[in-house]
Parts: sequence; structure tokens; C-alpha cells
Amino acid sequence: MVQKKKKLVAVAKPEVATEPKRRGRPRAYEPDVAIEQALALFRKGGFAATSLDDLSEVTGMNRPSLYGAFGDKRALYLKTYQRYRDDYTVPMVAIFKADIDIRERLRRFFDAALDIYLTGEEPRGCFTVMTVASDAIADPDIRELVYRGFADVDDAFGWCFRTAIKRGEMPDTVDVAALSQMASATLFSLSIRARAGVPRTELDVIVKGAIALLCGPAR
Amino acid sequence: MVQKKKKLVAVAKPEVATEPKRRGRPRAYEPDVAIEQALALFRKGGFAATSLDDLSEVTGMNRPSLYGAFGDKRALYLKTYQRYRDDYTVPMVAIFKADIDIRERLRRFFDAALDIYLTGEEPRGCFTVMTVASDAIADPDIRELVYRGFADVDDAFGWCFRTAIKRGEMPDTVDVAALSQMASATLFSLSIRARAGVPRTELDVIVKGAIALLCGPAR
DNA sequence: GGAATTTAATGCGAAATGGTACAAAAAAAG
DNA sequence: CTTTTTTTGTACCATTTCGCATTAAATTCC
Repeated sequence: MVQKKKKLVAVAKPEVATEPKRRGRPRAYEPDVAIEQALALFRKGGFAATSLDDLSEVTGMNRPSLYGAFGDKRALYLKTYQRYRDDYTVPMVAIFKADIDIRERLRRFFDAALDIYLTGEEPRGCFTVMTVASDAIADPDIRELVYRGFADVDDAFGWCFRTAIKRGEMPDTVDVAALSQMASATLFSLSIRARAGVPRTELDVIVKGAIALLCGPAR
Repeated sequence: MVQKKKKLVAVAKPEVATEPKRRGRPRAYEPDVAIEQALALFRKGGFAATSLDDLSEVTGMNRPSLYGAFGDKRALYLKTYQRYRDDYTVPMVAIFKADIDIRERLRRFFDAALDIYLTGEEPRGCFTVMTVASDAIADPDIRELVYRGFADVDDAFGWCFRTAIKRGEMPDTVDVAALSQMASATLFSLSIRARAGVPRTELDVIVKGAIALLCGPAR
């Protein structure tokens, strides 16, 4: 079984001369970059269909190096999951903090989501949703992670609608929980449709209709 | 590599004495039952994580028999997909044909969906949604299948809302397309949350809120 | 009874998979 | 220069995976 040839892709950064030099042969990769590359792969094929050879190839790291740096395949998957949340989910939710009205908030949020879901050669959708489909049943830890992920999304939308009520953008008679859950449902739907090949133009129409429905008649 | 011991689970039916007897050793399985068993497995783990040994075990068929009866693993997967649509999706949509009002229609539909998604030891969610996650990117044929599947769901909801308008249950000013897409989004969301371990009580609450939002103020 | 037919059962091959052991390479430290 | 440390690179292991070939078993037909 032949290990793949090294590819200087996840290239190590120049040493910053503020700490004692680290002994030993220098790393030929940058862990952060490697995780990002692994994430890209896992987003495409999921856990089971992505092999260590695939990961080795995309990162330019040999398999022993992958193990040394990240642990086993599952551990690497969990790291990529956390990276996805840090790099994509958290910045998305931060969009809500802008001082704009509810419709613009939602519009920007869903736009950002679509940018993420549709970036790359293939539309990959939301990694959290894909993870539920592939690993939630077999792995209770992962199920717990995604369960939490979905609850966080509901909460973010909840905050958003409560803020809209406070700012007088929505009547205080609305059911915030129901709206939040429907907004999350819209997000999941965009993810799934994107991955199923629905074009951006149609997804934009869905966003528009959802915002109209969620926010009610313009005030 | 040891082939698993046979298990008389997918048992052949008694021959109906209306045609010439078929030569050869009798089958020890019933193809329809085997497909159903395979479906159950694929619903749990998806394509890549379900091996032929797994399928062999659950159906009681040796691997050559699986190949002989259904073709390769992917062909079997496609057959199980079709079976899911025939056995679950089509009967669900048939619920809409009952002569009841829109709210009751949606309530029964989502209830039926939850029954399907939550039946079994583990909540498996909707097979179409799970299939998008696992195989849509690598396999254009499967992507086309699920794309169509989602369009069909949108259409069924569309029919439902147009019927409600005709029967005076909803105003004719509503955006039917947006409502349909939101209703589909609700369905996908239920599937994903079910698989993530959200309990039925919470899912029922989501259904209730969704129906209220989709149907607007009671008329 | 033997031949023909169909299916089950067993074994195998080639490749893939996740993971590890060990030697070689590349650096710092003394 | 040697020793220590860290990483790369190669090879290997044990198992699994998918698919197939062949033999044995079970039936019908003549």
C-alpha cells in the first residue's frame, strides 16, 4: 500500500522569532490549514465515504502525520465540525447584531447562508445538517453536538424576533418560538435544496417568501 | 472471509398453483421483504456506511444472492429509495385527498410524517433528506431523484393550499408558492430534528406552530 | 433415473480501509 | 561533532469491502 506523495499545500508558516526554537524536523503543514482542507472534503462526502487516503491527499499529509496531529478519523471529523461552527455558523449569527430592521437582518442572514452552502464546485449545504444525516444515529456524541447546534440556531432566531418586537418592528402578539422554529426550518430547507441542485435564483425566491411570511405584513 | 449463516427471515411465499412450476432450487427469500429490510438498514446508516455484509445479515441472503436479485449495492439502494417513496411518501401525500379542512389536512400529514420518522429503535428521519446528505454530490442520478422528490412535495403542498383557497378556508391573496415551500421546509426540519434526537413532544409543538403560521388567523 | 435449471453456499481475489512500527530526515542544543 | 527531539516517509498489518467463480443443493421435466 503506497502512501501518497507529499504535496506542499498546507504549508507551514515562517517561524515567529519570539520563542525558543522548536527542536526536530519542521512540520511541512499548518494544522489550521489542514483542518480546513479536511472540512472541505468531509462537507462533500460525509464521514464514511471520505477515506484517510482522500484526507491525506487533500492535506498533503501522510497518514501517520494525520494521526499524530489530529488523532483518529473520528477525532479529525469532530475538529472539522468545530471549525465549521467557528468559521461559518458563528459569523453568520453575528450578522444579527447589526443595527438594522428584522427583514434586512433575515435577508442578510439567509444570503450569507446561501453563500456558504453554494460556494465551491458543488453545492454542499450546511455541514451540521449533513452530519445529522450521516452520523447522528451511530454516534451519540455527534447526535448531541448537532442537537445543540440546532438549538443554538433556534435561539439566535429567537433573539432576533424578540429584538424586532422590542424595536416595534413586529407586534408582541407573535409566537416567537414558532417563528424561530420556522426560520430554522427555512435554513435547513435551503441547505437541503442547495445540495439537491436547486439553483440560487429559486433559493432566493424561497428566502423572499419566507421573510414575508415570517415577518407578516410590512409595518 | 466467512459468509454469514443463512437466516430464514425474508421467507418465500407458498407458490400459487396457477403457472407451470419453476425449475431449480426454490428461493429462500422474498424479494419484496428483502428490499424492505435493506431499506431499514440504509435509512439508518446511509449508503457508504452500510456494507454488503450488513445487508446480507439483515436479509438472510448471501452476497451472490443479493447481486443476483438486485444488482450491485447502488442498484439496491435505488430500489430501496423507490420503495420508500411507494410505501411512505405516496401514502402520506394521499392524506391530503381526504375531505377535511386545511388545518386538519396539514395536521394529519405532519403527524403521519412524524410517525414514519420516529418509528423504530432510532429516529431515522426522512430517507429522501438523508439521501441528499449522503449521496447527492457524488451521484448525479441520485441528485436528480431527490431533486424531483422535493419538487413533488412542494407540488403536493401547493395543491393543498390551492384547494383550501377554493374551499374558502384561506384568502386568495396568499402566496401559494411561498406557503408550499415553507410547509416543505417544516417537513424537512421535522426530519432533521427527529434524527438529531428531538423528542416527539417538541416536534408536535413545532407542527402546531407551523400550521398556525401557514394557515394564518382562523377563519 | 438422468438432465436441465435455478438458487444457496463456500471460497476466493483484488483492492481498499484505518491504523501502526520503524527508519530516515531535519532541526536545536550542548 | 554527538545527542535529543520532532516530523516525514515507507512499509506493513489486520481487517473489511465489493464482486465473482465454482460447487452443491433443490427443484422440474422427460
